[in-house]
Amino acid sequence: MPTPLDFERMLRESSLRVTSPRMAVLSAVHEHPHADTESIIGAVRGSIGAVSHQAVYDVLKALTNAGLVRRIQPQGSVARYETRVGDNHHHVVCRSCEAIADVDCAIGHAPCLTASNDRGFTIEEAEVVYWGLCPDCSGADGS
Amino acid sequence: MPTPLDFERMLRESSLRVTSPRMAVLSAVHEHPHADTESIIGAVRGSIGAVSHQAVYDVLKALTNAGLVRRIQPQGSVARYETRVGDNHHHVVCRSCEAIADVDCAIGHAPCLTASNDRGFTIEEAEVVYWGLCPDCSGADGS
DNA sequence: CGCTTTTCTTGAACAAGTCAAATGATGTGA
DNA sequence: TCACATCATTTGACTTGTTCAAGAAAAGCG
Repeated sequence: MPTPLDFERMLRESSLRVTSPRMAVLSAVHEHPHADTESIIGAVRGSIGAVSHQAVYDVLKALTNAGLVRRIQPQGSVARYETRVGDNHHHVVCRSCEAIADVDCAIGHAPCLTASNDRGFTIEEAEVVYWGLCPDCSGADGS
Repeated sequence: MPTPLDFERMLRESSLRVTSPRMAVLSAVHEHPHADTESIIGAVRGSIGAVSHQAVYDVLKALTNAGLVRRIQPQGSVARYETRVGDNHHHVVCRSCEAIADVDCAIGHAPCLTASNDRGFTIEEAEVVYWGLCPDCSGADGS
């Protein structure tokens, strides 16, 4: 678990000013991987008090641009954020309860897959989303 | 290119009533693969006159549930629809102009990929989105 | 042809996210 | 240490894509 000093260093290294909303957002995304914006707003407000939703949106955008967090958004879901960046991992999403878990990429670097026919496109990255049922829903529903 | 009779048969086989908005939507999605809802509404209005946007949303939902069309929605894009269903193909999206092209799946049936560690999830399908630059943007931008 | 059910229209409502202007805090250089 | 320029945050309205609800219209069936 990174310390506040780690967060501060991460911000400074990205030429971002160190403010309490940013520290709180960074911390919240670390603690709640794959959380949606509303949850993050809630967590941030719980830790440092009143913050406008706009500030959180803005901070998340700034952190995303800086590469400190990654934005993911499976179909039918609102935007979610995670701090695992740099490694090329993927996600498995539960069709029943919307739970999201990380799945490591076998290759490790992007693009981890090569298209059979790239139609002339220059492919930079392959994003993989596995759809299925999480252990809980699988047991309750798939019986 | 399917004929109106084909569309009619497809609707009947799915126990859907045959109406002009449905025929027009099905035809529009066939003619404009990966079109967003607004484009589809425009195409439908061009072919059969005034239709409420609500009807198109409703028809698209009905067709999606029936499995006649597939809804795709890459990050940062609005909902798009295509009629290639049944085969397990993927998409390549241009980061610059949002163009979408089909990419055939090497395996052909879902799930075409196996996760390295499924975290206990029951995986039914792997959805792959390739991100890159289309030939046009690649030439104009990548010089 | 008439009835039942599904579908379309109309109009409003909703949620997520964005824009813009003014206020406030941060870091920097003297 | 202080002042200043710059960047961040607040506030509040707004846009966009999509959905809800109720009544009118059409499709299919006997």
